[in-house]
Amino acid sequence: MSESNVHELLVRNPLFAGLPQTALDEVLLTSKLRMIPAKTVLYHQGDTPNELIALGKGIVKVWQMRNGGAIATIHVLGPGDLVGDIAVFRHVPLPATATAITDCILLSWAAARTHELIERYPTIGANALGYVSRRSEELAQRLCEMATERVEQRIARALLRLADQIGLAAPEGVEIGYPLSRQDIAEIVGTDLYVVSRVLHDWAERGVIVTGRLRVVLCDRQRIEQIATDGK
Amino acid sequence: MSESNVHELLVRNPLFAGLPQTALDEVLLTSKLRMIPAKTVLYHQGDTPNELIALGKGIVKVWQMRNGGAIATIHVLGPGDLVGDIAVFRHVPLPATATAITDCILLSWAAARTHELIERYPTIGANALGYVSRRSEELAQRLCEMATERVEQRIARALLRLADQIGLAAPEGVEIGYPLSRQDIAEIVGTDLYVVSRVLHDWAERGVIVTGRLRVVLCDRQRIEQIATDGK
DNA sequence: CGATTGATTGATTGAATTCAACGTTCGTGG
DNA sequence: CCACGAACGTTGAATTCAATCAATCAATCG
Repeated sequence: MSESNVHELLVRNPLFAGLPQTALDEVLLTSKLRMIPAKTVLYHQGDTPNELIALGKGIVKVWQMRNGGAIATIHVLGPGDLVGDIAVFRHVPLPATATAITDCILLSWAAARTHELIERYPTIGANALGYVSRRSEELAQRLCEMATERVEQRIARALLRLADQIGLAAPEGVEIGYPLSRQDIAEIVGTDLYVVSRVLHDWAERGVIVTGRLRVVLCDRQRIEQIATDGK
Repeated sequence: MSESNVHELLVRNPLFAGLPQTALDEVLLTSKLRMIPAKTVLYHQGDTPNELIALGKGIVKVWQMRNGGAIATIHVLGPGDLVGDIAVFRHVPLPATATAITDCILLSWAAARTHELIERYPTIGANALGYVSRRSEELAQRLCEMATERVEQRIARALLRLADQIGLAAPEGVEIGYPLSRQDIAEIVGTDLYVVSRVLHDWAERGVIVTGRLRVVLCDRQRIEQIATDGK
């Protein structure tokens, strides 16, 4: 990957918005670039956070293995997102495991370097605050949904979020841009693959979505939004 | 309230840790102090955030009224916590409503002033980043619990969190330090008051807690922790 | 072409919600 | 000071939604 492309990734990252060129250069100099194949584990739950990672390309899943063996997916991250940010900012062990879903391009900075950069360039700190705040609000929103809504409704919301975040234009509508199984969806909304299978099958019959192996395409977005908000 | 007591509230707030005296003085000068009675609404969901509030004393509940009329409690905040922080930092409308549960003492800064302070004193920005990160991690944790655990388990976790945060020493054990109904607990863990009633009654019979009208005292913390983690 | 992974579908079970009724505590105003 | 209403709490029964179990089918990949 060429120097200019790396630079491209950098300026696109919300963390570095509004930075002067000199600062960007310094940020770039202290960064580490790497590419990893799908299924690579970026870090494990409990690890000490030694770097802040900015996702340049690809999809990363952040998840927890729970006591009874169940898995809960906390985040599905795409290009521009930060990985391990909370733990780096808090100086505490990583609360979850991060796995690459697709091949990824990562930019990273050592934890100590991250704090130095924030100190030297308050703009980065302000951007980080905005970014963490945005994710925090999303978590609060999902918590409320989990507390008050039925499974079908939560599946609708999950698919809408994924579509907005990493959706691709497809002939039939908007396609989720990575291989997504029933199990994956179940781990996002807090249910099991059987319920997801039944719901998707039902929607497919009614023409709301098109679905195949590891694939979901939203056709009738209106309808899905209605299910997400009304639950009907 | 005397000048020195206000100063006391300020230095205790995690947002202003590590600030030099001159900075603290400026922060103090631009702050507004007010006391509000229980049941006061600090702001409504959808309002424009015009101030950052630091809770000096009292309990504030942050909640959302959901579509079907159900209520979801997002946060129960105590002394030292920030209220409306996310919306101020993000420059977006307040995503939830904040209500004083007890009489409260508040310190606040106009939103614009808040941003100025962060800009002038990067330490405040760093503290804010740490604070928001901590809350974000707690939300992620609760999301996972909501996705994978049973109601009884979630009630146990909720009570443990409340005890740690605003618990008071009582003869029988640790008492939740504000009037807490079955309905309140239900809105925190995402269930209804009937289930909560049955669970608490069961625990009381087994001597794990003592409970009365608007009152919960944790007696056997070990046991509750076991229920929280094992679910058994 | 077998083996593996993902998806479907029916049957069963169980947890939690909902509905209904009643008991208790507390505050307030007659 | 008592009576009453309002808010809180309990409890049983019925119902529903979702989790679990089991079996089969389909697609993908070495």
